Amino acid sequence: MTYSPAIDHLHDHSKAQVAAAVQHALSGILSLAELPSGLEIDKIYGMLERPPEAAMGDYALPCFRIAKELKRKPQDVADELSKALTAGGSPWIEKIDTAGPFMNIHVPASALAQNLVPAILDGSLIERNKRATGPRPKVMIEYSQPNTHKSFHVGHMRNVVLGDSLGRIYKACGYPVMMVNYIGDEGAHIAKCLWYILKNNQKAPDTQMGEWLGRMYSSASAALDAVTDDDKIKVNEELSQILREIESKQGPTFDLWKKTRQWSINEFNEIYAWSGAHFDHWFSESEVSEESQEIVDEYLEKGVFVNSEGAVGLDLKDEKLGFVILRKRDGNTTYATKDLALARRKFSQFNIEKAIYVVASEQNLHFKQVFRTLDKMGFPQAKSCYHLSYGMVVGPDGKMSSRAGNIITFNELRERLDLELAKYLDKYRGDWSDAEIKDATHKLATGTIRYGMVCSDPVKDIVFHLKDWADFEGNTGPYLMYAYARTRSILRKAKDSGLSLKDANLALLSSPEEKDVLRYLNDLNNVIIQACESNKPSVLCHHLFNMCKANNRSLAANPVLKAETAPLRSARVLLAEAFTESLKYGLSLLGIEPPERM
RNA sequence: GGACCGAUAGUAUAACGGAUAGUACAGCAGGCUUCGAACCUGUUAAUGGGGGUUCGAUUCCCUCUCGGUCCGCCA
Repeated sequence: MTYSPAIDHLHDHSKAQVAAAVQHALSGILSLAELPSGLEIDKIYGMLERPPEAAMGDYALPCFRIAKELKRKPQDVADELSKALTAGGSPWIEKIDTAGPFMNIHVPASALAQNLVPAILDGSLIERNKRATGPRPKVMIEYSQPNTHKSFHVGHMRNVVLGDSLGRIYKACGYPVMMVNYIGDEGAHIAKCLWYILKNNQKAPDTQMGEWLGRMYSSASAALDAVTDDDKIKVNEELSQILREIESKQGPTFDLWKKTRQWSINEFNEIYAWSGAHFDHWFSESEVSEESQEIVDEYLEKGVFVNSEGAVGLDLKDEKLGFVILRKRDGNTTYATKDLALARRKFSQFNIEKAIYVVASEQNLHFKQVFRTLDKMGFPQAKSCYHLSYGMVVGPDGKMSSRAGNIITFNELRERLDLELAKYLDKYRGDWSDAEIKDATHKLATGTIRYGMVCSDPVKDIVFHLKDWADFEGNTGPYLMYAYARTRSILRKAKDSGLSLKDANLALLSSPEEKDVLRYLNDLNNVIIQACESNKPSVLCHHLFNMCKANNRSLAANPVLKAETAPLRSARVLLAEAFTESLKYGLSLLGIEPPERM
């Protein structure tokens, strides 16, 4: 048996073919018209896994569950099924080794190559993921959420890169996605920053005003820490006065707020442009502020919220979530209240069915409270809210904080990256145009920082170590980009020599190294789905890295342009092209664009 | 005091409950008159302690230890 329409929805074509053959063999040994439940094609497909080592086979079927279903010994099932499968004569089954209860199935490299390489080159493989079956709710990914008037540092980059990559991955899996920002443009930190500027009559520079504001904020924090107890009441009154003046929406302080707020936004935009992140819409705290007051009134009246100790909130102590303050004693709403107002907008104004919040793990409790509150308020979408929590980016000397000022700012990061990468690209000066060197530097810089930021599991803290991330060896962005550039170079030579690829015989791609590459190319679609379902771009990073290792090994063992025969040479050129196309696509989902040469 | 998260070689990372715990950096030993050695090959080295569930546990449950984060008027 070969292709059957019943397996069209399974993304891994070769695995689906093997699953179909297994099912056929099973029905044969059972002599049944219908298989018992639990042995449908999808279930068998799900049972097939990769053996621990490539040499052992392409797919392994652990026979424990089937044996349980049939009430027989796993080894016996493996042996008998193996015989039936061999007799079945599927072109997708090369041979079968049984190892106790495991049935290891070898797929012929030729079948893999002939099906896979053309599907990659004409783009149809990528499309398989996009036209996936199943519900595709409208997704909103909220990320970055920087505070204005504070420094934007490397810690914030992790969020940008994580959120942006996740959006690209969701789109690749066929979801309608909306990317949004939510800036913190009101509250105590603004008052502190402006207070310091006004108090000390500070003058802004002509460039990099956003970064200057960050320094003003740090100075303000230091100055406020030094305030004596006697002066505290007076200073607090000054800060409150600034907040009131901003709230009044007129006067010199309000104008200063508006002007400085825009400086921060301009800085953010530069950063997003540099990193390749984009937003479909920007929200701000100041715009949902009034709405958050209305929400408190509305749900206080409905009896959902309660008065307590002069404040208004929601008691979630029974659920070990404490008491959520929604309106403070002074009458102002809190961060949580604004998140409620924002969520309501997401649901009603933008018809969002699944809301993802990319926010650091410090906010774990906050989002549990917000989602639970939305639920109590009666929003059914509350159940589809997801907080993608991620660990801190710590410097070699511990946590970075804009309060303390021990941070690496964005501009500093960019300079250090350029410096680090210059030692690799400077040798091309004079040889390449300055524009190409500049372009390659930018691609390498963003690729380096992006890969470093997302290659480990979001839940883990990461230590920011630029030298390691910019290394060309190991699991780094530059290594992957080099693997691309290197293979592209071979393809350029093939093209320049005017090779006709019409004589290519893909069935000749049968070396172990080439088969290994084919397997990684074959698995890419499933890995993208897995990255999407687990909300972990890191899954994709690991796969792409291993794919590059496999390709480098293959290039070392199997010469492309110096292949023994013309049909083999052409086949290897096509494989190399399939590799570069797949890698380029995979990297694009991480927001990384590799240079054509480096 | 309470809640949540984490702990895998010197360092960094991986493993739908499945086979001999995979990989990288560093280390050690090798391979270039190269389709790009920014590469490849070989090698040393790890599941924090103790229980439990299971045919089978790095994975699930309990407990202890260590580390991090958060916990009613910051955002």
